[in-house]
Amino acid sequence: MKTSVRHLYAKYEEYKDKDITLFGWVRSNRAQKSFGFINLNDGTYFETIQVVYDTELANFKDTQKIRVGASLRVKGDIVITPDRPQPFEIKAKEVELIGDSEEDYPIQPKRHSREFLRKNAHLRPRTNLFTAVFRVRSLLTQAIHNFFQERDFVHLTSPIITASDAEGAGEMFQVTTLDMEALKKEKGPIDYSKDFFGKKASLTVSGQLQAEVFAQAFRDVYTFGPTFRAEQSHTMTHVSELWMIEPEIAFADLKDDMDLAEEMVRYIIKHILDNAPKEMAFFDKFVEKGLIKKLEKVSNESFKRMTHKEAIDVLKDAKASFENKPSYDKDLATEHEKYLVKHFDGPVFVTDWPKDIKAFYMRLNDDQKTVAAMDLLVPGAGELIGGSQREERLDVLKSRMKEMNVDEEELWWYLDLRRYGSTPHAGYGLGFARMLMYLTGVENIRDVIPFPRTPNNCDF
RNA sequence: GGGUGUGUAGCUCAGUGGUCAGAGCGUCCGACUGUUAAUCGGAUGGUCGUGAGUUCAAAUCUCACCACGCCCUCCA
Repeated sequence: MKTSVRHLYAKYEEYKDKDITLFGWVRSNRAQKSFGFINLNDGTYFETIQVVYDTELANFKDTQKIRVGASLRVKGDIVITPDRPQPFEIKAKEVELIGDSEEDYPIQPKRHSREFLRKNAHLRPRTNLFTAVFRVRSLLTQAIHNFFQERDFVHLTSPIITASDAEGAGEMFQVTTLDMEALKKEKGPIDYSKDFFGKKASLTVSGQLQAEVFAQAFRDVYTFGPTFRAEQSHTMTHVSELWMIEPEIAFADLKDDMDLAEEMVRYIIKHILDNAPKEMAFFDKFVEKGLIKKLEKVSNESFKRMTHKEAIDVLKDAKASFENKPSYDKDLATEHEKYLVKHFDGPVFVTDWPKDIKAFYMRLNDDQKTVAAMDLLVPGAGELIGGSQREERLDVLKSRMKEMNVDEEELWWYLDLRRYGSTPHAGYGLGFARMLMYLTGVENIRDVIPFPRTPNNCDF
C-alpha cells in the first residue's frame, strides 16, 4: 500500500506491523557493519521517517552506500517505537534506488549559509528551513483566500501589463516588442505607435486602480497577483517581482480599512499556527526565538493606532539619537519605524500622513494638510501594509492630480468612477512575502520567495 | 543610486609579508550490533575572485575590475 509520511504521522497506530511502500529522498544515511538508518523525506511532511535496514536486504551493501539526495522506493513494515526519539519507523524489506545522487551533491546534513542556498535555489527546497518556509507560504495563500471569501469578497485579477505610468508606486519595467538593436541605430524620439499596444507599456506596479473599479460594482473585492518594481533596491525587504494582495472596500472609511487589515492579520496568524505546528516550532527554535509567543500576543491584542503627528511626537521625545531628524512634514525613516515597533512592542498603524509625501488618490483630510492614509509597521518586515481611504470627490481629486502632475486624460476612466455613483471607499496593499517574513521570522525577503528577482539576479 | 564589508578545498571557516597553504564537515577506503548532523582511523581535495603593481619574498600591502552580503534611499 502506497502512503505518505504526513499520513503516517497522523495515523501511525493504524499501520502497526503493516506492510507499506514509501517514495522519497534521502536526508541522511548512517551505515554500520550489519545495519543502518536512512532518514527519508517524502515531501509531504516536515518530519522525516527513519528507515531501518539490515543484512536481510538483498542489496544491503549497496544500500549502505546510498548518498544524501538520492530518491528511493522503500517497502517494509511500520514498527511503533515508543522508547526512541521518533514515535515509529519503517523496517525495510526492500530498498530500491530510483535516482542516484552524485558525489558532489551540494546539500549536506549540516548548516549552510543562506547566501549559498540562494545560489542553489533549485536544491534549497529540500532543506529543513525551506521545506518549512514554502509549506507555510502555500498555507498563507490559502489563509488569505479563505479570509476574503468567507467575507463574500470578490476576487479579481488585475492586469499585469499597463499603459498607465500614473500608478505612482515607483520605477516601472518597460514592455515592448520593438527591435531594440534596430532602434539603437536610429536617431530621434521613439515612435511608440509602432509598439505592440500602440503606446508605451510597462509591467504594473499595483492593481489598486482596477480594484477600485470593481469595488464600485461588487462593494468588497480583492486582488492577489504579481507586481513589478524596477528600483535599484538592495535591501532585505525589497524585490523586483512581488505578489500583493489588494483589498478594496466601498462605503467604507479609513477606520474600516484598518479594522479589516487587523482582522486579516489575526486570521492569518491563527490559520498558520493551527495548520503548520511543526514548521512554526522549527522557526521558533532555529530562526527567531520567541516567534510563536510574539504571534500569539499579536493575535490577542488590538494594534496600536496613531497619527503621523503623534508618531513624530513620540520620536521627538525618544531618548534614542536618530541620524534622520523626525519631522512633521516628512516621511518616517527606517530607523524611526524600527523604534516605533520596538517602543510599542508590536504592530503599529500610522495614519494621517502629510499630503505632499503621499499619492494623489488618497483622501484629503479636513485640515487640508494631511491625507487619510495608513501604514502598518511590524518588527522585521517593516511596512507590511500600506493603504488609504480614496478621494471620492471629483473636484478634490482633480485638483490633487493637478498639484502632483498626474495626467487626467490618461485616467479618464478612474475619474468617471467619481462621476457615476461615487462612494467613500478604502483599500490597502499587503506585501505577501513580507507577511511570510513576519510569520516565519526569516530576515531576508529573498529567502521566502521560491525564485526571487532582484537587481542583477534573474537566475533559475 | 549612495555607503560599507566580504571573496582561501564541494560546504563552513582559520591563516594579516617569510620554508611544500590549514581545520572541521563532505567524498572515497576501512572499523563499528540501535544510530539521530552517529562515532573512530586513513586517504582525497586549493592558478587563496580576476588583472596589474610594490617587495629579495604577496593569500597577506596598493590600485582597478568582477561577484556577493549588509546599511541607507525607494516601497509591499
